[in-house]
Amino acid sequence: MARPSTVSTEKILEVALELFLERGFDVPTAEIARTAGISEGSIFNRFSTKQELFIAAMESGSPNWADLIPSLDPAQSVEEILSKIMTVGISALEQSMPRMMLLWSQRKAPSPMEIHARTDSMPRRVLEALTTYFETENQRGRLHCQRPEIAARLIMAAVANYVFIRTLGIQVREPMEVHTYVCEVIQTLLNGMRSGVASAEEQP
Amino acid sequence: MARPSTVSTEKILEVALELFLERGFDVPTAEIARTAGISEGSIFNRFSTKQELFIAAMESGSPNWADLIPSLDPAQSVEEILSKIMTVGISALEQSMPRMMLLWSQRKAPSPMEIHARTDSMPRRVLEALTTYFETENQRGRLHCQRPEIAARLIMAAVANYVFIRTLGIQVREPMEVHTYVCEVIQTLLNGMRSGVASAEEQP
Amino acid sequence: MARPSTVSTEKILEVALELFLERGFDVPTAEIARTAGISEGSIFNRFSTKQELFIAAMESGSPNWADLIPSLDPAQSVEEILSKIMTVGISALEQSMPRMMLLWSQRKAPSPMEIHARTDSMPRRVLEALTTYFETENQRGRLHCQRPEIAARLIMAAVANYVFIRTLGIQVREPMEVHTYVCEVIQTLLNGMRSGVASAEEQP
Amino acid sequence: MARPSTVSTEKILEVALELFLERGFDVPTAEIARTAGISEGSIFNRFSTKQELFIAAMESGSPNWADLIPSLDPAQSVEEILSKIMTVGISALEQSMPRMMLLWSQRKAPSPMEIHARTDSMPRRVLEALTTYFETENQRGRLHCQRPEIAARLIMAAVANYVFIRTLGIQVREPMEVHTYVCEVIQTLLNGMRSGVASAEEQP
DNA sequence: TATGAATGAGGGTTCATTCAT
DNA sequence: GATGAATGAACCCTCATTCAT
Repeated sequence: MARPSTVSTEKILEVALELFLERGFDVPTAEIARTAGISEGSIFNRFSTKQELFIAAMESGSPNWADLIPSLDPAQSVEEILSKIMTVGISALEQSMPRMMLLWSQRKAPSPMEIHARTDSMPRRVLEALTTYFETENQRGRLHCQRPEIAARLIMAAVANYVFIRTLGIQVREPMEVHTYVCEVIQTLLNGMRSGVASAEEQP
Repeated sequence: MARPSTVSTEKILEVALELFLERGFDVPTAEIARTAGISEGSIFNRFSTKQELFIAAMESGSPNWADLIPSLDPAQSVEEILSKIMTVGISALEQSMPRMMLLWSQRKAPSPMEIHARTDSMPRRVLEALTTYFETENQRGRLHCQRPEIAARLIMAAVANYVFIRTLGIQVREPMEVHTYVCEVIQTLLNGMRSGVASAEEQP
Repeated sequence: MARPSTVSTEKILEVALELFLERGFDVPTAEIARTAGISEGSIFNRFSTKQELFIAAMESGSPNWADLIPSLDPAQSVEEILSKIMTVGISALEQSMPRMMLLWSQRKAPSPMEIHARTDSMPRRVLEALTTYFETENQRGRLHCQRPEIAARLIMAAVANYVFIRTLGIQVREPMEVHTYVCEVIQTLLNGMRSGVASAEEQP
Repeated sequence: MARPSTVSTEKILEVALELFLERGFDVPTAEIARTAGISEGSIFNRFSTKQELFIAAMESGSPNWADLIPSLDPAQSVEEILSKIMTVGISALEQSMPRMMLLWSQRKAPSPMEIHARTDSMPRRVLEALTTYFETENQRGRLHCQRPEIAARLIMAAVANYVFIRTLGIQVREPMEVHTYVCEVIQTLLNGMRSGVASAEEQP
């Protein structure tokens, strides 16, 4: 009966993820081991390669955006539902976007295509869920989207761009709170740019 | 009076940019030198550090998206103008997004904040130009955007997301041509999701 | 539990010391490693820097001059005692003077002041011991030194100068044996230049 | 008629000497050139090698201790003459000792033996002059040195050791002023350690 | 299975020296 | 003669990976 690992693999991944996100791929394995409280050798007993550890860390514990969407209460207004979707999406992407960018920048790693091409990749599942949602709203008559997948992509784009801007640290005109951004985007998407209709909550 | 330079700095940057984009920061300086046709020492005569070379390469010859916007013919329809803006934006971002991501992933480099915080950074100038454009359309009465900067961000988001998806190699439902994507996005943004109005070209 | 060290740190220091003394600081670490029979990397596992190795080597196994002095048999004549002190001092300094000079010439190393300022540095301890010795002889009435520390410095100076001349390879009138030099110096110091008293062994 | 050098060779040596003394042999030739206000190439037009420049710099403008000795007024007291000799010696050595040590530590340079073996080397000429001086005093009956060259070496030793201690930054019991040191040493040397005679100036 | 010393390939960087102008 | 760009040989150091205990 072998002595159990002193440190769980999850703990290692957690530590590795944090260090990789903070300092990039170039963190020495020695430091990861030291921080996790195990020896360098033990890392290579569980991951045969640093690359393997890196990828496992990048994929570990990714928050789930896609699963939220079908679970929302259809009784809520479109605005409420979309607002929920975007807010959760922003916080989910805030964690996974740095990972995607790191993975991509590591060309030695298996091409990101291979990773994201998997049918269960997060962005794909999100797009599926969003498209389905808009189709449903079309059927319910609450929306009349010409092309549901374009609507889905616009929502995703708005979410991703917000995070992208923040991740890269790009300065825009004025910093905008998540809530404000979300509301304004929804109004614009729902009413279009031609309408000039005031925001829903501002309407009498 | 001294021996003339045999290889221009531009040539070096060009070679470096290509190699960095292809293989990431880890390309040996020796290989960059060899490819450029000079000795490794000569590289360090011009760039005191590999980081310096890297950043210079990332910033070299960035295509200019922002300058296009004010130069467009205002006689064209809103659809035509936005289509032009997005199309050019997509091709410009296709070049600069990998650079941004590489820069970001190199934490040793001066924080990307410092780079993008500069008031003349590309994303910032684009947002300025787009916002101004929507303000103008509002004044001309061709659009009624609640908040011009939100419209601007949505356009930028749609462009960036298209490139982002492609750069990362994420598979969506079905690949979509640039032209199709642009047209559909514009229709949706102009008319809103509530309208269900047919695309312009589909209208009788 | 881990793989045991194959080469002791002492062995490394010994090899490094020899090479440094022979060829100066510029011996490649690769050569030191090869000579010691280990890989270059192993050197840097024990000394984080070449400087660190250098200093450790310079300080390793320094022969102890100071400790000899209090241990001498007080029954011996002053001449015998001083002769012993100087002879041992010369052989001790012959080893440490090159090290001091090398250390000094390496300005990157922690300033020699920091090293020699330590209260336990060899020259300092020697001066202490010598001064105490002369004070004792004063009390016993065998000597009447005006200022014991001046006597101490003169002994030290005579020793150091002999070694200095030899280390630098300076040619003097005629080479002089250690024994002769020591005896003559002692006679001169004891009797002074005014006396003209013949050397002890020449006295009837 | 060739264009005259814009910077004299003396100026180059002066600059090089200062930099070498401050930072050791490892100062880049590029920096020496820059500091001297000429191009790097010009240095190699005058000195075919860095070693050559180094040696030339180390030997340039050495102050002359030896020539002082025969020129002293014989009417002065022995104490006055010796005091003068030592004081000048200390200030002369303070400049040349660092150079000797640097030269020695550069093993690539022609062995210091070759340099100091030359019959006109400074230490040798000083020893000659001092020995001659003591012989003269013996003949005049003012001193009765057993062996004049031992007396000479003791004076030289006392001077060298004072500078040595200071150059290396060694901390002794208490810092001692040059004047005090010189006077005390002379008294001890003249009267010997057995005498206990008070210093000359303290005698009634 | 955990450990950590050993390894060795490789990379960035420096710098004396050369040489075309 | 003066210049300074080019050169290329080294060198220090890092770090993933191996392996004896």
